[in-house]
Amino acid sequence: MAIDHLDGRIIVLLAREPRIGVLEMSRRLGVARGTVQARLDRLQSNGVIRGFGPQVDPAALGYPVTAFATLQIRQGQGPDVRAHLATVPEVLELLTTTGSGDMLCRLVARSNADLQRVIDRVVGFDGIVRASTTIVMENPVPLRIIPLVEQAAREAKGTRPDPR
Amino acid sequence: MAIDHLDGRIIVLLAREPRIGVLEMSRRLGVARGTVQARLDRLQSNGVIRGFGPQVDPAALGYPVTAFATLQIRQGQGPDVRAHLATVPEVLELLTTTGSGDMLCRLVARSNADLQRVIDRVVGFDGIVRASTTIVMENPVPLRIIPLVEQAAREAKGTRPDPR
DNA sequence: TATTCACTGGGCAATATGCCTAGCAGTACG
DNA sequence: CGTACTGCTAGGCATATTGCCCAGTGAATA
Repeated sequence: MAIDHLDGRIIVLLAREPRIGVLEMSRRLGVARGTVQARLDRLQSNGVIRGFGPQVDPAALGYPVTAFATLQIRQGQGPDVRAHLATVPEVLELLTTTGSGDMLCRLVARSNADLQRVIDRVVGFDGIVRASTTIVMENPVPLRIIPLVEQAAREAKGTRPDPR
Repeated sequence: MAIDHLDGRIIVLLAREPRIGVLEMSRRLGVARGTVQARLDRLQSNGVIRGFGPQVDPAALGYPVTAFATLQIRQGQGPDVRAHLATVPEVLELLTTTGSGDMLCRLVARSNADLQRVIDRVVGFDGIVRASTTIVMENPVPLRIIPLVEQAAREAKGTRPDPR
């Protein structure tokens, strides 16, 4: 659950050079290959590292418009709405939230005009009472994890702060 | 920019079994190794595939609470606010948006109580006028890309729909 | 028709992997 | 105090994969 400093360095190294092998990692980190191997196995079975899936850019795929939709759901329709939204490819993520909305939905579309089509498809479902949409203009901080990993590793107890 | 059917199959295969090698992929897809290699290179230089960074679960790192903060920024303070937020490890993502808020900010924290600390740090900056926060409860559809890739590949012109 | 392009199928040396052993230090526990 | 136990190091070894090369083929294009 908690990661130590070496774990942190492994994750950061992996984030910076994803195609690196275990052997090369062990060289860079100055530890034995078996150690890196064991750490990686542990991090994965821990669930800290969920996987190494390719990070696909929707914009490069022809979907340059990103938006967030806040949905209000009719009582008890939650599960149905989830199932509905899961069938829409343009729905990249769905979260249930506190506050005035009930769900937050990350969307992409081919254009602003196409976004209308996507939203129509999203809200064209009985359980959805109301939807309000916000278009994303810029992404000054793209989804990142390294700073958090570094902080988590720094806070690890009993680990020297990167001797090399 | 546009991907064809084989590209789609490569991405999907890679998403399902990230540790798979090029050779094994070529076997599964029934094409020559060099073809897969060339497609992968092209997808990466295209920017369709940004990378293969490890997908780290913040919850497993000790940050099980996710929240979204909508920020209102004082005129002209945008760049400063961005720089400020970039220094906060708990800020996983920052987007500028249309609508009543100016920025949307994805946060994680160690607990609901800890979220207060994070928010204080986030809004403890001069350019931020107001912040409203929504806590994420569930994540029925985790960030995904496969359905979109499949749709993009399906819409590709002149490609047979997966003969095998 | 000639050219270009993507793909095939193969060959090669260099490298990495998975799996193993053995030794060693630190730590927890009886 | 002695005894596991754990995590790390260091190395060996067979197998698999990689990166890089080539020549040939078919289809689209100039």
